[in-house]
Amino acid sequence: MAVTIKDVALKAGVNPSTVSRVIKDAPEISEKTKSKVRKAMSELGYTRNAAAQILASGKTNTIGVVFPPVVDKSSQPFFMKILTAINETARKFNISIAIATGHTQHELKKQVRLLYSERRVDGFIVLYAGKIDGIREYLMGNKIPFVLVGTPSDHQNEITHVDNDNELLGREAVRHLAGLGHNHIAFVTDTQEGEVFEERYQGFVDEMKKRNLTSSLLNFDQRFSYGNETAFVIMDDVLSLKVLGKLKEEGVRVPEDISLITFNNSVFGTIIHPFFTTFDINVTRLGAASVEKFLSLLNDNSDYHEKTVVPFKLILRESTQERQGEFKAKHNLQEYGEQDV
Amino acid sequence: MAVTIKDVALKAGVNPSTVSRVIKDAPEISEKTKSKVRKAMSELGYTRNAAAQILASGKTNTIGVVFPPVVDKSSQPFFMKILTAINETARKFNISIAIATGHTQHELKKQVRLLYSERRVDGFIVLYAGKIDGIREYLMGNKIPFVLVGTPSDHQNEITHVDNDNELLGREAVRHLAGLGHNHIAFVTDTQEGEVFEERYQGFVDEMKKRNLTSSLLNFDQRFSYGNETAFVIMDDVLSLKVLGKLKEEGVRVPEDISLITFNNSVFGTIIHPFFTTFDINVTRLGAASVEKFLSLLNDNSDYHEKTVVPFKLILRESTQERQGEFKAKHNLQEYGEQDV
DNA sequence: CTGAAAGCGCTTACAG
DNA sequence: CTGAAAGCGCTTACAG
Repeated sequence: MAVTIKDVALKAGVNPSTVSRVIKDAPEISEKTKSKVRKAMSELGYTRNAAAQILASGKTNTIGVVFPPVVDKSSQPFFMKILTAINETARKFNISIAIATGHTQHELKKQVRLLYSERRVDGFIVLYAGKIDGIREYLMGNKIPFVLVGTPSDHQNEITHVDNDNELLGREAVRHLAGLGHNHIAFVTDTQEGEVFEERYQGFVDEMKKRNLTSSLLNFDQRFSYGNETAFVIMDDVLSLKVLGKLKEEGVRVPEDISLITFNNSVFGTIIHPFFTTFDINVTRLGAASVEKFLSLLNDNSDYHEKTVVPFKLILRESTQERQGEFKAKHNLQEYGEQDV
Repeated sequence: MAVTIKDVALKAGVNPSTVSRVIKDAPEISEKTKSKVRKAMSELGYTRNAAAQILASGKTNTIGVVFPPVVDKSSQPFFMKILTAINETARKFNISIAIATGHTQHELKKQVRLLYSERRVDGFIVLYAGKIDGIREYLMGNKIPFVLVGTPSDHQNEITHVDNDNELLGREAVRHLAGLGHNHIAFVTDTQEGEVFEERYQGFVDEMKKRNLTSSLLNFDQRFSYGNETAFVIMDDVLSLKVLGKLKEEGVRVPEDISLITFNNSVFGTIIHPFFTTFDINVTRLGAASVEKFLSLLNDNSDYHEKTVVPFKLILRESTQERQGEFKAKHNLQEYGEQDV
């Protein structure tokens, strides 16, 4: 069989418990013993048995990652990206991840419960926010540690969560466009559900009002139509691609006739010219922060829950330009420095 | 603490070992005892402790899923889709999954080794094929059970793998197009690496030759140009979207001037009109089959390695049509029944 | 058909 | 600073 702590102890001439202490780098062990034991470990090619460690210590050192209960997670590059980021950050802390997926909420909840009740995970990172659902109820009701990626609709003060400032995102989009001289701007969406929409749209509306500009909300569906707008703020870059297709069909030029700015900076932004001016929401950081927050949640098991706001960044590409035949107002120019928030 | 096998045993008035046997539904236990024990389990809300079970049995009942060592897994919806399928199939067999990701081969290999040496997984499902690399060398060298999704370049006979018939896919694409009267067809790609390209292209070439048609291979890059082709077979639907964008820029109409057929049937196929005629490669089945195959590999640990070919399906949409101003040859018509393979 | 016992490979009070 | 021992919650020969 594989080499165990006993074999190492024998070789190093110490007690197994000493080997165990060396593994976790306990401060009470002398450097001399440590190096002796480490030598034996590497010579024998020792690796811990995860199951034994989990059983004895009661800590699983693994986090369950919960995907949203929808059929098509694959249409949003976000999920694969954040999963990768979470996994790689977790590795640095020597912790593993398990995943929970399900087409329905019911199925998903079953998986979540199972992961926790079989003591496979110490807690969860939940990849969707919005309104409370059965899974979050279960987690909160049983005081299971978890962090949310996104902003919850309720109990915000009792849930550790990690998100971008979506309102600011909406406002910055307007600023960029207004800075280019646009004053008829529409917000385009294909969903009116969810915190992300609500917040981005809210930020958009606020900033438009502040500037006394004419704003409108456009729903993208079969019979998508618009007025005299010269710029669109679009919910995400998948939708932007659809909008772009539609505009091109109608002979509208982007960005000459209409400027497009969008969010997320996924691959969809650079498929067809004009490539999209977009906000990078820093998914990698979102993922990394979620595991860091989870870990600190686990350590001080006080009831302290904070929100972490991950900064975004404007990526200038081809889909926005100065409004044709207009002078850009001087006072708009100065705002460029604020792109990083 | 949580309820254990001991608590259940006490309540049911049996020995813990009997409870253990009831859990795995051992045939030697009487129905009477079973139901007594089960009652106690459900009354106490018993769930097994995974770590204890793993430690005692030596079986982890978890599979490691290995993603390709590339930075951007998120640009291909394939990965999230197959991960979901694998996870859901695994659940049915009551087995868990762990994941290994890494930007470099080195990093990835470290993760794979760790998963195995810490005895967290029984083996792996590897989500990329092609040429042998350090990871596959490690797996084969140590006789670690694994199944490959895709077709390996070497040792095909010694590796259990699951794939579509990519050559047939290439051939069927030609058949569909030829059936619509096209006789100048190009294969468009942005990579000449990998089995997938090689096989699809090979099938394309073979079928074109068989029909005495003029074929060409076009590389999609900055200065993409073509000749008198009236139809393209395109490597995947992400690339197709790029090609479509380019063609539209040049005023070429799809499908009126040029028909487009592609593979994979991801979300990218229905973003911009014309929606793509594409082959659905059945990723869900690919994922399910990979875990089934893995499980049977684990059971009969003979050295038997088979290939599983998952059928595909032609999805007719808007990007292909009969060649303008041509009669469709009669003998092409009859081939429509073969779309499902 | 069921029980008693040993063991899987760790961790962690408790002593000294 | 280190050792000896008990225990984590299961499984699985071995007996009967």
